[in-house]
Amino acid sequence: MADSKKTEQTEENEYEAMETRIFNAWNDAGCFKRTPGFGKHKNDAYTIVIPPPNITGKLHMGHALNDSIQDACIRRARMQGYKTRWILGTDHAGIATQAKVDRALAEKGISRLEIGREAFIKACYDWRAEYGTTIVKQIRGMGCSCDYSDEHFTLDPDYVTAVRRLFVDWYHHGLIYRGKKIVNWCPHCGTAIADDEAEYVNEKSHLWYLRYPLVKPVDGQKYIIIATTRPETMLGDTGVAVSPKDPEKQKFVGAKVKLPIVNREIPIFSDYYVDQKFGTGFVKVTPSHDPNDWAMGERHNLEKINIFDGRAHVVDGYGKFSGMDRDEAREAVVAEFEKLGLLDHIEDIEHSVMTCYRCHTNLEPWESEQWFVDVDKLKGPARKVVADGEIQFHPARWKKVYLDWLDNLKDWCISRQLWWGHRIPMFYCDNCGWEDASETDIDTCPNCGSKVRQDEDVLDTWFSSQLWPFAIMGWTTGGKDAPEIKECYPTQVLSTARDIMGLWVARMVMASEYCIGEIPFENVIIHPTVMGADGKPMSKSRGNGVDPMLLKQKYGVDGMRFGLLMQVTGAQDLKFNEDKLENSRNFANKIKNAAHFVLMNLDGYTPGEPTADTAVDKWILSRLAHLVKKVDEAYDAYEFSEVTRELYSFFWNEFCDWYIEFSKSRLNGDDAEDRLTCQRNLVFVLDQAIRLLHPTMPFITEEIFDQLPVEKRSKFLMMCDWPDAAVLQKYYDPSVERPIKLATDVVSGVRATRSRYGISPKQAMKVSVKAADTQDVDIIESQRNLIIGMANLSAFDVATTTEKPKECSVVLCPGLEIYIHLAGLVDLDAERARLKKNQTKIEKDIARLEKKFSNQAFLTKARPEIIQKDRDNLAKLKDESARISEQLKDLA
RNA sequence: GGGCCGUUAGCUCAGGGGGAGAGCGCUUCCCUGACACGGAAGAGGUCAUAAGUUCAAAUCUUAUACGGCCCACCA
Repeated sequence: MADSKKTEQTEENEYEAMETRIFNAWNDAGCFKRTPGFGKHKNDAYTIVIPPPNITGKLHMGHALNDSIQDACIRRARMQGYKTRWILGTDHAGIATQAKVDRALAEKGISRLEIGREAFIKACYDWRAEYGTTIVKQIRGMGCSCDYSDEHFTLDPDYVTAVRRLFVDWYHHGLIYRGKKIVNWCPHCGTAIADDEAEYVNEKSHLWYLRYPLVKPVDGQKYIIIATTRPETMLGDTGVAVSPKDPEKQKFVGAKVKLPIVNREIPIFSDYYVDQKFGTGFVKVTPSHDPNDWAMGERHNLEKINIFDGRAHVVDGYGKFSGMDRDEAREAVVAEFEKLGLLDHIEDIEHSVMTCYRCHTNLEPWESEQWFVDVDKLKGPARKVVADGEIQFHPARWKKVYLDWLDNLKDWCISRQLWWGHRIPMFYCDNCGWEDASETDIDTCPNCGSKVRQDEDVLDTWFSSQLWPFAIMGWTTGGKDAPEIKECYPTQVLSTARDIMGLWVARMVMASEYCIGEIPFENVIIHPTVMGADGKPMSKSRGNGVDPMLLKQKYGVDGMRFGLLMQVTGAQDLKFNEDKLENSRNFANKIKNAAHFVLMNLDGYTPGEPTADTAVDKWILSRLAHLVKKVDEAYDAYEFSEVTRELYSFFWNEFCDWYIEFSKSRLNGDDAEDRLTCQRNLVFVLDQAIRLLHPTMPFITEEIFDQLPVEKRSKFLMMCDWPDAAVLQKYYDPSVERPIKLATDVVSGVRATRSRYGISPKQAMKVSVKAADTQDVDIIESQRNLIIGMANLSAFDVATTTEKPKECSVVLCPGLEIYIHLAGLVDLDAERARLKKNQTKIEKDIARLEKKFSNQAFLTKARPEIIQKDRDNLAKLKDESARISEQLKDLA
């Protein structure tokens, strides 16, 4: 809670006006539609389909993160010259929306059952009109460059047709079948729930040991004892199982027990499912209310007795138990056993129970008639394209997770007993028994002419979501040859959260392989899940959630996006760190100010090529070339924290801290030619840097670009060229680092000394430098103006023969001794202490290296360049140590 | 039970065989003509533990502990 103040709403909003202005300008200029290509990627499409957010809600941190990732990818591709488009849409989210609308109606005292299906669906559409637009507005607010002119919805008419077409196709090809199976039933939502939609939670409960009387005693034993966590389901027991490996139990096989309360005679049989070590070794079998029991029932032809209705109340025919809900029935059954003297004992246990992922009601395994997809034929191709690497996961380890998911896949229950969604296109004739699936509605039976009825149920939302990548590209009208599909399928990137890897990602691949015969996307980014600052999932009940809209106000869109991307590492979770956003906001401000500095120093500027004549210019251009290469590599590997880190350290620690600082004396100097060179390089580097920054910080960079006097392909940075690493390669030269290193060493050395002795930066100082060789003398001499400016010196000389002055502080750097004249200011004790501390450290390093060299194996086995590096290092350290000893002697 | 991720500075996290890094926080100084959302200089770490591989391990291997996630699930 210490950090709660950070998310308080701020009154004024300094960012919104600028963001809205720029966003509208992009929008008005048509930048968000499919862009024409240019350059070497002129004819290549680059497409992303957004994972359609549910219409139930508003943007949460997961969306903010995912949308930042996608926009970074698509903006970079656009600048690289691809024909880009980011396709937008929302999902009707069957059960989730229905639950919300149900609750909203209930608050007004209205029940969905009273108003009927049609009115309820209308209420859902009203809901969508109100809330479905919110999230798109928020996506706009984040500056996402989606194609807002062509928004899709999973219940659009042509989308509905697409869903029906696939259902009909699969039905006719035997891939969809109807079956009575045990499903996970939510008594609260009144619908089946897919296995992977169920959530397991640990619950403290009991294991009840119940006595089941034998019809005839076995070896004098009158009853057996079973252990159960669900005593109420005994009403539906139709057998008792023992393990075939349990020698002591074999004598019971074939015997019968007389089930108390219901007085049903049920058989004892053996089945390999039973674990003889658990409980008593006797398992009560309730085929209708447990998936494993169901399977045993199938194997042993047991009767299936359903004791619950859809609300999980006991059905008629069970006397006083009828009408009770599960919990009441449990108590009553246990009480009855106790009364009959058949309750042996009770144990405490903790076990996991299935709950509904929407309403968290305990799910009831319940036998009912449902529709299923036979996944066996679908999973082969979906497996192959990932196994063969046609589809790449980022991070790569998700490949295995995907394959494991597919390998363990069981038939998929696709019918839901809901109203909101794609109604199952099955039509039945109650008169003659005709039935068929149809893409269009059918009124009369083609067989007997009677009126037909449509299936009441709707399809699992994921059934419609699996069509998303191609259903929104005109598949309904054009099939797999639809123009957009031909042009830009497969898409390049799908970015999503890890929890819907199987539910959605794998199913899209299956559907796409089936319908299009192609993969839907080439790259799948599985981004980390945003956890609260406490490391736990964000949730209302925990109160650890953060609203991205508030963050946007506080840090600006640029700050929020950059700060989120900084946290996108290869890990599976991300402990949300608001400091990173604050940091990024400050970075955005730094960029703004650096640009301001450059722009206000442009009087007399004429455009021209950057030139790498002086050491600093060579250095910054080399660093820029290196940056472009690193940023490209990071993007290509989808390593977003790497992208931001490279950009941040270049812009702040190299460009601002040193290049701009060095440029001040040049811009104020008398050398007009050097001044122009400096201006041109400042403009060039700034221009290239904001291009690289644009995908992560679209607004501030667009704002700066507008004012930059550079040649532009477009008025808008978002439509301009991405820096070309190959072109900049000519500037790359690591050897130019040494002059700058020498110069910055001198400057830093003087500053450190100032700081140590409390000498104001305003007080100019005298400095002499002794260099190891004439080459270094030349280098430093050539940087003298920069050094004098940055270190504020009144006198500066450098030579190989410089004598150490009487009263001075000495700073040692590789190849240099820097003498800072202190004329009586030095506290000799402090200086001695500092040198000694320094020497201790150096001696430690020397000892470490000498030990290394005394090791014969190192000399024979290590790579020569490593040995040479260490040898140089040792020599340097020894030299430094000797020089420190000299000084200590001088000071004694 | 199977699998995955993590354990590095006070905090949040990078790095990934050959001299421990960033941001925040902390200490000292500075509202210097781009920026105090800033600048300069500092302090701070046996890289979870143990064994192994190697000339060399924070980094690779294997175990262990702790934290977390996913899948399967014992009635």
